[in-house]
Amino acid sequence: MAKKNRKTCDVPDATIHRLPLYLEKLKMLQAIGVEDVSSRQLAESLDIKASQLRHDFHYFGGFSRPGRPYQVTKLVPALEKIIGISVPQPTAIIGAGHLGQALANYQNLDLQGFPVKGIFDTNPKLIGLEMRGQPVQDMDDLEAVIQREGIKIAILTVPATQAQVVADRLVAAGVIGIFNFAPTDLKVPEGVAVRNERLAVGIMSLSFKVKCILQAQEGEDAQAEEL
Amino acid sequence: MAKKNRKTCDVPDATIHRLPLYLEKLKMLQAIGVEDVSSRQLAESLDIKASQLRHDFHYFGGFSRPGRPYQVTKLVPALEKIIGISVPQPTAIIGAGHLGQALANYQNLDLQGFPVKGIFDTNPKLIGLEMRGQPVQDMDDLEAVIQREGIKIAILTVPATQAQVVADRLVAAGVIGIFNFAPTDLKVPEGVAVRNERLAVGIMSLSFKVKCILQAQEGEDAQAEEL
DNA sequence: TAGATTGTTAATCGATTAACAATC
DNA sequence: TAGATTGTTAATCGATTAACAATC
Repeated sequence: MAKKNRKTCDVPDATIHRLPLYLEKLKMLQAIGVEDVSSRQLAESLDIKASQLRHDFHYFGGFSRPGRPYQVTKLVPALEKIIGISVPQPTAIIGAGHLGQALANYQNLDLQGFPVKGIFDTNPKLIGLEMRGQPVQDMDDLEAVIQREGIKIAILTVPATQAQVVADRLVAAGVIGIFNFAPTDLKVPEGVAVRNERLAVGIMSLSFKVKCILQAQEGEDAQAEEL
Repeated sequence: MAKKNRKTCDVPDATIHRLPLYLEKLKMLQAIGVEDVSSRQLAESLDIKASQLRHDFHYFGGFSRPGRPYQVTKLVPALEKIIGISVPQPTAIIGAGHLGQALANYQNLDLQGFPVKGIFDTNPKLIGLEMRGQPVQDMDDLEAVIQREGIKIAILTVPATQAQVVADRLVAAGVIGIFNFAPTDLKVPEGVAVRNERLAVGIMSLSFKVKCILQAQEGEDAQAEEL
């Protein structure tokens, strides 16, 4: 049994990150009534190789049979099960500043299987404020709500200075997945997953590429002048 | 000349994504007055291998000499130059909804070399609203401001339905780097860099790992019961 | 000198891509 | 049957890690 579990979880990160993209595209196909899709078609629309897609699916197996294309209506729930959203995952947002509000109001979060079941802040001016029907609650109630709602996933949008303290409370209350938007690294025990969303990394790597594009253009211009 | 440019730009994405992390850590060291740092120390604090750090630096070269550790005060500006933020990069935010406001109010953006020089929206209720001293401007003024301020990098926080149209306008106005928060793929011409920030990918890959952790725990429990 | 360090190349590891038998 | 498709393994490619000479 333990072996079988390992099988579906011992998957490269690169593959895991593509699963949501597969699901998104398949849902779009489903919405417009497409029934069958081949690995070639699906891969092409995602700008990847068909063999990569089949290789990814092979980690889980049994999506189709040799010779037959994938059935959209079978693949969607299969991927949802693999990702862990067959059943909606109640989610908490900690920190109701601008970013927390942006995420709380982000409708797709619900639609994609992560209903927000608690929004928390320490600021009395924010407590009570409603977002998509949810009032911002006092941080004092954090543990009670997490346990009552069975929340396993939390989105952390507090200032960097408070991130570790809040993370510790989340873990103690039973959260095992933290989506961290604070620009700081979190120390968590084994058996807790953290995903850091670093705005700075994104914009700086973009800046690097912009600089390279500009340099390339200058190079071309210089060459043109030489002629 | 063209060859030399290629040299500093033909760098793996994995390395590019680590540059901001190196810079961030080095700035922290600088702030507390540390003068020298070895690849081993720096790598350890970032939880990577020292050889990887040296290998990354080797793409650019000349940060130290064999036998001598890195000098923090030299490395910081060197990395800033490589990333392209020796000179502040004026940045625009398109879409002043919650997410746009969150980013506009995010002080670190300025501090890290990306001063916001324009915030835009079509909503009359938002136009004129001030964020960190910047008023939200009408989308009609987009092109004029981009050209006047020499903006090359834009952050896109508009609804998915409008993302492509706005991206086209940005590119036409001279933007060559788009940080896209809209959950949709953008088509841009050669010579324009796009970085997609997909909330859904982040939370779903987290969900996958949470599911695996839960399964592993169940597995352990089952085993414990068997004994 | 002895110990520590970098720059640089070689070895290892892992992810992507290609190939193809089995199947429809 | 012929053409298209998947599942699966092998080949290729690229990134990480180790090793070590040169240097301080």
